[in-house]
Amino acid sequence: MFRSHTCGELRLADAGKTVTLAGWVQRSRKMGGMTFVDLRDRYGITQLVFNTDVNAELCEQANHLGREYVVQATGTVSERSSKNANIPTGEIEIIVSELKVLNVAQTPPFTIEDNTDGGDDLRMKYRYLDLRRTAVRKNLELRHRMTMEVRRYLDSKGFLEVETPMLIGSTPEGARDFVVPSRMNPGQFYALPQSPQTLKQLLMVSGFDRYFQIVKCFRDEDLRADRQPEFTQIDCEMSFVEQEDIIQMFEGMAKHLFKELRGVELTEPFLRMPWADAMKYYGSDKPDLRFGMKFVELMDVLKGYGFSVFDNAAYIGGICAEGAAHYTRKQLDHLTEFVKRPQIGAKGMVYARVEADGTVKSSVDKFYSQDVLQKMKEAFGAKSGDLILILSGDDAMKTRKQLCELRLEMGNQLGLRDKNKFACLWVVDFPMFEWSEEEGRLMAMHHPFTHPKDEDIPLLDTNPAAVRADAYDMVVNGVEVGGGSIRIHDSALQEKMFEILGFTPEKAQEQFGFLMNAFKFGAPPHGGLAYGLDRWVSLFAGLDSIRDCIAFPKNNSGRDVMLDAPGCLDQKQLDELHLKIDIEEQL
RNA sequence: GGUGCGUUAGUUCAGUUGGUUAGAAUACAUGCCUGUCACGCAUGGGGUCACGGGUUCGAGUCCCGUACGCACCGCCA
Repeated sequence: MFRSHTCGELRLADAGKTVTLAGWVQRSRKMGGMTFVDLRDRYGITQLVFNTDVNAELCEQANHLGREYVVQATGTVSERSSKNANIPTGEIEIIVSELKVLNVAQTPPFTIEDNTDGGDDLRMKYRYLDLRRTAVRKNLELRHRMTMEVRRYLDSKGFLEVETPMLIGSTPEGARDFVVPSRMNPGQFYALPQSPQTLKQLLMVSGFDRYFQIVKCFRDEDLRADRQPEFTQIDCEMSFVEQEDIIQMFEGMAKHLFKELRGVELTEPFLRMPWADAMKYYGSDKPDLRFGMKFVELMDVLKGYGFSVFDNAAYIGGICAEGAAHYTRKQLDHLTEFVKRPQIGAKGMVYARVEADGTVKSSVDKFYSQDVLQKMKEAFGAKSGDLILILSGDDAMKTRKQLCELRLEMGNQLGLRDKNKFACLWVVDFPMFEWSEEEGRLMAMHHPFTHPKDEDIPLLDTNPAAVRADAYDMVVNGVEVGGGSIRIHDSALQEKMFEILGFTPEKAQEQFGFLMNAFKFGAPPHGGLAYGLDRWVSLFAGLDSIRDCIAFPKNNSGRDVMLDAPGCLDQKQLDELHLKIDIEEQL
């Protein structure tokens, strides 16, 4: 027997017991005749005590334990003479009678502590050491609890977990695929799924009317703090449902997760916001509704008074930051610089303070009378002490996106984006298509299997850009945590969709023939949703990056710095796969 | 593909106007210390200032390029 207890479970009530613990040496403190060793495992820390008066040889042995040595200690649980209220085992210690070093350890390159001295890069290179730290371990524990709760909820609703293949065919529409060469089919490639989308639809054709899978998805696109090339989806699909059924089911799941994992009871139905409103009032399809500052359009109020910037603008809009009139000239200049950064691209910013007496003092006073400024104040519903910030531009959508950045920045500066506060909503009625400059054609905004809104189907022939879809995203605190749609289950409509997307009938048949054929054999109406597991965990754990809840994540360049992957293949492997490398140098 | 910031001791960082032997904290090693728990005290070892080029009498410091890291834009059906 290696151990009788873990390092986190002994309490004062256990005093007098003889126990054996095993774990890693967190730290040791030599006090002359006494030595204290903090022994750590994933359950906690227990203090071991050695005393020269009791056993000089053992104490000498303890003095030579290095950090992260793996040791086994047997001894008696004893009440401490000076207790440590900071740890659960702080009332007891182990008076050690036997000590065995199970393995020695090199000094780790960074300290294995909550506030480690290690930088991100180093921690990723030695991720197996980083994972010993409580902070990172807790994130993986939360992740585990979340998948358990997801399975519990969906199982209780009759969902069946079905695995779908990782080696499938490439579909150039959408994100770039990771591809895998096939040795047995020379010159041919599998692709890793961007999502099990078509496979779960086929499962609906098969009659598995409630399916789910907690599944890895792969997208060969550039990374971000919230985007990894492989990530995990909670992928779900249902048959014989309308949009409302799916929203109810998965809003229920979201509430279940909030309750079980955060102790947050959400009783009200989540807000629903049409995509067009989200764009108009927040400049984003994933607005952060933890705070207000809804956009107000001012074209009618501020045009025609000789201020050429506004007179010539197609769009003038602003936000009202409650109680921010104390902003100094310097702070406002910083905000102006912020919106003028190339990544945001505004030309300038107009501001106005509502003074204590109710008058409005703006940066464009010479163009506007107090009467007009009061009308503007009313448009915002602003009151004394508020600060109004206004952007304008030729392109309404572009200006709204700039205003969105400004709004989020103000939310940050005013401390309105509290990580312990949650604002959930459904964004609904997404457009079916968006125009791609790069491709010179319409692209599916969600994906090509999305069902258009019934009332918009006639527009497919006349004005496809105006067609809305039965597609919905769940947004929490400005993060898209999931999304889905009602799918097309009619092969003729699916063919039409591919036609609008610029597929020739032959190409559509070649790439998605299996799906359209399946639809001819009795496909039920169906739809579904996928939640991003990594993002949910990050949201609940208050993390800045999904990397922190992934055991072995990739870095910004898509590399695993611990495994040093990806790497080159040797010539034998390349030959076997009939691959030739077409670059000058290989390192 | 692009923008910004960064790269100095094992680690996290400081390093002034370009000027003598590149510092701190921490970690590590050794010694002292019998109730510590971020123990304390003392001593010590530890540097290709990312790499390549340039400017200069002289470069950690200024310039150019490259590599790597982080954040972001594009991209992510």
